[in-house]
Amino acid sequence: MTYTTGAAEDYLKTIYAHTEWQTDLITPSALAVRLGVAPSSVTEMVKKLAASGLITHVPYGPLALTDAGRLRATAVVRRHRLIETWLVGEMGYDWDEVHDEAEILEHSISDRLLEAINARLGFPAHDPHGDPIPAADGTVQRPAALLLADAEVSHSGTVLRISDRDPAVLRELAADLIGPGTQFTLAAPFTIVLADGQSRLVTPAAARSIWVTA
Amino acid sequence: MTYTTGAAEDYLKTIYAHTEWQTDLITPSALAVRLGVAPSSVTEMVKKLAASGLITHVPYGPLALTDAGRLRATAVVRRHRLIETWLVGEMGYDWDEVHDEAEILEHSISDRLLEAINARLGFPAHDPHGDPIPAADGTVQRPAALLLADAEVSHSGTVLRISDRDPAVLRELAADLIGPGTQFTLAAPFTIVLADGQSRLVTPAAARSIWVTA
DNA sequence: GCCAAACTTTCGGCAAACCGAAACCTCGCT
DNA sequence: AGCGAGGTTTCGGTTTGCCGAAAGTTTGGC
Ligand SMILES: [Fe+2]
Ligand SMILES: [Fe+2]
Ligand SMILES: [Fe+2]
Ligand SMILES: [Fe+2]
Repeated sequence: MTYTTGAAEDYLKTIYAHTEWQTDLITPSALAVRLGVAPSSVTEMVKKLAASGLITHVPYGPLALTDAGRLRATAVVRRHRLIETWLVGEMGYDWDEVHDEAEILEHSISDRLLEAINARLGFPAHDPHGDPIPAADGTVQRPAALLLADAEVSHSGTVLRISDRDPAVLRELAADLIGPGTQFTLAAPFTIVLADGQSRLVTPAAARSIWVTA
Repeated sequence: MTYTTGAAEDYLKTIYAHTEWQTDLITPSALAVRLGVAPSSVTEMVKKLAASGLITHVPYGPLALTDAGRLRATAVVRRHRLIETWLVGEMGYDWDEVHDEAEILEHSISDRLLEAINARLGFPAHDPHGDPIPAADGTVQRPAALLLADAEVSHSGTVLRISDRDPAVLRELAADLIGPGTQFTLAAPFTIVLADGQSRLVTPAAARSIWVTA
């Protein structure tokens, strides 16, 4: 019924994350890859999550969160992002260093401590990578976004978020002073011009990590 | 070899805690009671801890930490007490509210985050209950102490620590403005006179939670 | 010195997560 | 329609940590 182990939270969070910036549903094998787990482990957990009413699943089909599952998932994402924001804002971490610590703490911090952190930070709307922090009721403020790699040449916009999956990309972009809020024009593939006229070459990996206004 | 699950940490910590303010060794059954676990579970974990060289144990005998075990235990205690100090010092918790949260976080915080917290707090030597915070090398500064319940009438001294086992006792003492550092004279059993001349009646439960200078 | 109470260990079992190998579907392509 | 590749599930097995019941050990009191 109230099935909320750390493992289950990770499955829910990952299912949620997959649909946050794209629309297709995640498959069991993709989930296995993302979680670094064998496909058979996914099958097993999927059965438990479905039995608890947190996801829907037809055999051999993809996975989808129920309303209850989405609420549970956004709660975990909320914890994760508030913790990341706190680590950068108060504890002297750089934005490429926070993900792993948050990955662990998100499962052990109490609601009370989380809200104390939230209040100290002034109720931030975004984490250091530009990801929206879900509200306690599960609501998420998410602007229309486009992967930089998919943007057309001459596209102008603002950087909305940068995936924190690859710390090397984050360090590279920090060195180039590119982050959420950076305004740019795509001059040529992988070449952006910033507001101050400086141009920057972004690596393909970075272009696949940067989401910009549509 | 490097056996460090959260469960094992709790066993080590509890074995350590038992000898921190008294000298006798803990028995398996006492450990079971403290951990809220069946005696057979203790036997099992004890075998693993002994096999890992963290405790010594002769069958049917009491338990003792090895040097390696004590180092592991003090590391956990250090985490626990720094977290408690942080929750009170920065996050708006009262001293009767921190123990349970610390009990969980002590197993998931990284060394790096712990040291960041430590630095923010100014490297405190004691937690909110007056318990000494072990150094990173396992060293503990521990003054000679005496349970208030065991002190003789007319004994004068300073409150050193108050066990955080019973939150009700902590709230009661906070209301009476008694805490680590409070100077007193034991006027009669369960009756102490404070430095300002006011006298206080402490409950038997409190007298068994308060440790004072010898 | 013996014996029963009290404590400790052994034993079989359970639940959560994980795995690999083997069986099983699906779907696209011919 | 048929077939096979690739994705999914089933199955048996592992580890960690827990349990209760039963068996074994220690020890204090008579
Ligand atoms: Fe993250
Ligand atoms: Fe993030
Ligand atoms: Fe505590
Ligand atoms: Fe404490």
